[in-house]
Amino acid sequence: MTADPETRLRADARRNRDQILAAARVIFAAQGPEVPMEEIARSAGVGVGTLYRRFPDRDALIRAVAVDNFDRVLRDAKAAKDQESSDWDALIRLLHQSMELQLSIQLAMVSPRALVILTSDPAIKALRDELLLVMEAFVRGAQAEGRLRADVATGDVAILFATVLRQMPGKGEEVARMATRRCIGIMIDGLRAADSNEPLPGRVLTAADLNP
Amino acid sequence: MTADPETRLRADARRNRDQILAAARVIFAAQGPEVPMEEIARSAGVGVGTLYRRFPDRDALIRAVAVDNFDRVLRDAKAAKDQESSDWDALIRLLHQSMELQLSIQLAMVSPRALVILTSDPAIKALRDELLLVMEAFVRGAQAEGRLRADVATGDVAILFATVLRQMPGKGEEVARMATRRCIGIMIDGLRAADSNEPLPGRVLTAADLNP
Amino acid sequence: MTADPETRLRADARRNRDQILAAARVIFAAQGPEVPMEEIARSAGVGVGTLYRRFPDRDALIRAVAVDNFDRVLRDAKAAKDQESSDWDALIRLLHQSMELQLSIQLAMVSPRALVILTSDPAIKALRDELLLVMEAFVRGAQAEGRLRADVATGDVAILFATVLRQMPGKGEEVARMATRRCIGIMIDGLRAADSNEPLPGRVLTAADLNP
Amino acid sequence: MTADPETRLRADARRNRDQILAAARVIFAAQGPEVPMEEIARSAGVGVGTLYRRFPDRDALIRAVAVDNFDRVLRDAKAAKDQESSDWDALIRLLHQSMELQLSIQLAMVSPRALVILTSDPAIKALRDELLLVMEAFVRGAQAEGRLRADVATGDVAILFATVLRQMPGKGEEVARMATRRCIGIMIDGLRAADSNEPLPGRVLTAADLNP
DNA sequence: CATGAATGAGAGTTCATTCAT
DNA sequence: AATGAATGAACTCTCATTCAT
Repeated sequence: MTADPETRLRADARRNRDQILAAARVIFAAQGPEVPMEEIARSAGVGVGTLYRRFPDRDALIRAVAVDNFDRVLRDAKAAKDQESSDWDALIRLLHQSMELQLSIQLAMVSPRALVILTSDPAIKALRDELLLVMEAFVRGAQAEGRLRADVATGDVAILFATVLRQMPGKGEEVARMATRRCIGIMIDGLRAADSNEPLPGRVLTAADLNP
Repeated sequence: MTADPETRLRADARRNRDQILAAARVIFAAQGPEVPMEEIARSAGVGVGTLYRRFPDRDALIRAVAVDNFDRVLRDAKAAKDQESSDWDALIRLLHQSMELQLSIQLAMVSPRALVILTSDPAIKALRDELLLVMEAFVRGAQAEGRLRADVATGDVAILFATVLRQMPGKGEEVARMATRRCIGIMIDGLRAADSNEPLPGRVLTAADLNP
Repeated sequence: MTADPETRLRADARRNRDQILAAARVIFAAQGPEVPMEEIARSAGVGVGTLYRRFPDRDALIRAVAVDNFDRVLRDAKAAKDQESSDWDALIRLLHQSMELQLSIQLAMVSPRALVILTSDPAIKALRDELLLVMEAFVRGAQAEGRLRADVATGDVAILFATVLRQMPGKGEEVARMATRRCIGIMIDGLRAADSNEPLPGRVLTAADLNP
Repeated sequence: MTADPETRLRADARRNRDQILAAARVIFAAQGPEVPMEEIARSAGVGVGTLYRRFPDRDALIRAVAVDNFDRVLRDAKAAKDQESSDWDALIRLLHQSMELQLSIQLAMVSPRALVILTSDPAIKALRDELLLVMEAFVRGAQAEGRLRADVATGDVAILFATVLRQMPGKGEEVARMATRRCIGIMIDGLRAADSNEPLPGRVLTAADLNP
């Protein structure tokens, strides 16, 4: 009754795998996905060989980090749905709360290379689609509640989301954190249904527009 | 009484320099600042030797591209100031109009490496400070006009600006372009002084907060 | 009064040893002696650890395969001696019959590395010397019978033997097999005492010339 | 009016290319085609980078050595045809004379890897086919002359040729050289039309049988 | 001056061998 | 005793930079 292959790993192997993933998450977030494999290994406290035994090449590692991240975000999204009383509130909570979870995947997406890797992986595509479905529900619901402006769709929100969550490199830790929170705040005010809003240019962007 | 060094270049050398810069701008925008020097040279139609004669190393090239870009943005900012009737309008125009000019420098900034290079160059720092001064005037003026929300400062606006102008990699050309315009639209509505706005978290970010 | 170490092995250990040897023989024959140890282990159905417990390093494994092979050839040579009515016939039979037995050792000898290993191992040297002695008897006898040309000695025959038994890589299985048999046939006709033979160049090569 | 790309190389580049090829020929012959690239470069008196600039990877180098070798053999074959008075003599001369030229290509062919590389290269295939054509003429002619046994065809001769020219690794330089010459001598006697010959087993092997 | 060849340090990856489970 | 995980040295290949032509 053993499920996914990860379960079959010996205890120590499992631990190493997790350490590598954690190290990669942090390092990718800080320096992008092109850092020397050796550095990731060292920071995970293992030899390169071990890293390569777990992840046959850099692409595999990037994919694994991405999957891990999508999992987390998805968990958050479901929690938001369950615990918030309105779709608008769930959307906002997701934006605010996922900030840190998203951090590394956002950075991973900054590299053209990573982009190619991720978009060509069916497992990741599936996770992404699942997330988009959840968001779509939030968007529709929040619009029905009259709180989200009507001239946007899931694609718009997702892009805004992705854009803002992309951390500014450099700057002190504290300023960076605050800047992100404030940007999100401004953006939320921009998303709010309000008489003062100008009509947006072009056409509504849907989830389908996010596919390459 | 020799003018700046660029002026002293022979016509063909000058042409080479410009071609290299143009090629680098395009390639940096498309693939980030880590592309092989040889590729840049080839795309500029010169040999690597020539590239290195003009720019002693990669950092020098990145700096030159950045300077070139800041120049353009600054020119735009001044035009906006001269031609628009209010500071709010100038700010909005700058946001919309600089979109394309900013494109390459934004991408250059995506690389942690480029960041370090740029922030440590006094010439670029000077250009950046000059730009911030202009923006500061816009921000103050627009708040005085009652059009820009009062709980933001130049730092907030600059960061938002930088965040949104960072292009989404992948996606079709058309969607990318539209997405950016719509994000800017939403952001502008978020920046607008309005009763519906929630107070922003943390403290106001000033131009000073942008220094590392 | 313990017999040789192999006898002391537990039944399962013994089985493992044999499987490894068999697998190595096949793989060395097919791909040369540089294949990853892991691949040999896998093909033998054991873990690498087990392989290394039995054979401390690659050289030991190569040596063991070689010993195993010399044993077989020697057995064949003795059978030929016992069962054939003349030395010439015994020699020919050995050439024809050993073809397949020799196959893997010949391939093993293709690698300069294997060569060094084998020639420096006293046990293998002993087996080889024993084989050369048997061949020497065949050669002398066949010459006394007037069937083997007189201007060759054991060294010549052994080298010819080794040369021809070295399988052509590539080619279909069937062609390869036939090519070897036909080459052997031509060689045998060349070895035959005949008036049409040209005198061979240089000097006769003896068994002693085979030592490095 | 510049012909092949090699002609376009700058004088120094050309010299380096030749040195690399010469070094590779010697080293491949002595140690097989798996030696570290660095060793080849060192032995050619250049840096690895230079080696890689000329030959993008090991396969390309192996191919180049093979082409170079086929060229030489082909030249020899044509000279033999022009200068010898009979096809039988031309064949024998080719066997004897090409001994050294063939040396490295034969060794290159010993590695399964090299085999794959070479057989998949159309340029090399063309050279090989050309050589086979020349040999076919020799074989037919020598049979018409009544000097070459009638029960062989080009495939048989080529394989014999290739087999014997494959140098024995190890052994002293002098013994190796002599052994090869004597093996060739024996083989030639085996090829000679003679009443004492036994009929060969199987069927005649033609040039077509040499294709994989 | 422009060019592109040469160099060599460094990154990615593999694999022999050791060792914890 | 068997297994397969971990290690790190060795090797391949790339590319920034220098230098001969």
